[in-house]
Amino acid sequence: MKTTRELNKLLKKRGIDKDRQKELKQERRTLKNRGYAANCRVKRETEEKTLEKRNDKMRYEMEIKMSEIEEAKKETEQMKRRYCNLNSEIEQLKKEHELYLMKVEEDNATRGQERGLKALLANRTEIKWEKVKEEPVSPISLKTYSI
Amino acid sequence: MKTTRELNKLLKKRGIDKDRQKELKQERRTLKNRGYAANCRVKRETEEKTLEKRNDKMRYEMEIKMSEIEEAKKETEQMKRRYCNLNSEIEQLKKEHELYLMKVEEDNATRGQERGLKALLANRTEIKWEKVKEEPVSPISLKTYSI
DNA sequence: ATGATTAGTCAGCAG
DNA sequence: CTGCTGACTAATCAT
Repeated sequence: MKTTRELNKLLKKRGIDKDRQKELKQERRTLKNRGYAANCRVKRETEEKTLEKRNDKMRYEMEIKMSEIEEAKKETEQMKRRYCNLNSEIEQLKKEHELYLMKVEEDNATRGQERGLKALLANRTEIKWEKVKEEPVSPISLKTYSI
Repeated sequence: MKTTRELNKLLKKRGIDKDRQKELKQERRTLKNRGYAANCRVKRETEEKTLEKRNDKMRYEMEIKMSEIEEAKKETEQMKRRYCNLNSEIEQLKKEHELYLMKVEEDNATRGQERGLKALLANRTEIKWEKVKEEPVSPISLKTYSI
């Protein structure tokens, strides 16, 4: 009996200790869980904010890209205008050259008469020009042969 | 005594009813809260997904913008090349015109001699050309006056 | 009172 | 076991 009672006592004590240990253990676990939960929420919020920031950044870069496109297109338009102007200029030059050619042609036609004269003189072998004297007022001698 | 007991009974019954009512009320509230919480979570997740989708969409559009910029720049480069080519052409035309002018000038210089001859003939008042006859082979008469 | 949100608790999974 | 996360509950805020 005595031993049994003492045994029971010991067992009871151990049980109590076990309960205490479990209780403490659980309490610690709970406490840690509290922290884990808080951490988890903080993490979630952080990620959300990160995502939003990334979004804003993208929107900002998007605007930059838009203006870049605008700029590039503007430059292209400018180049096109300059190209057209140059094209007009080239057309103008070609026309001028053409006109010049026609004018020269005309002159040549006019000069054709002179050339006729020259030819005439050249063919008239019976006519000869000769320098007779070196004097300031030199007489010109023409010898005429009848055909 | 009887009335008191019955009264107590009634009061007790009412108390129980009150507890029940409160209990039921709380239970309903709890149930509703459960739904609210679930709804809240769903809402949060939905927003997160929405944000992410928006992000992906932006990234996609960004790539499109990039290619647009690339295209615009390429077009500008092409225009620049064409512009340069046209510029070369115009330079070439100018040079050719210049060369042509020089050639014409040269011709004129050569022709200067003829012009000299013409002037000579023009100034020599003592020389006169006259058509003497209408016959096919007409003799040319030159009258010479000595100064 | 109703609905939303926050923080704490537990269950359950993953490493 | 430790740490994380989903779901439930109570407390609190806001309408």
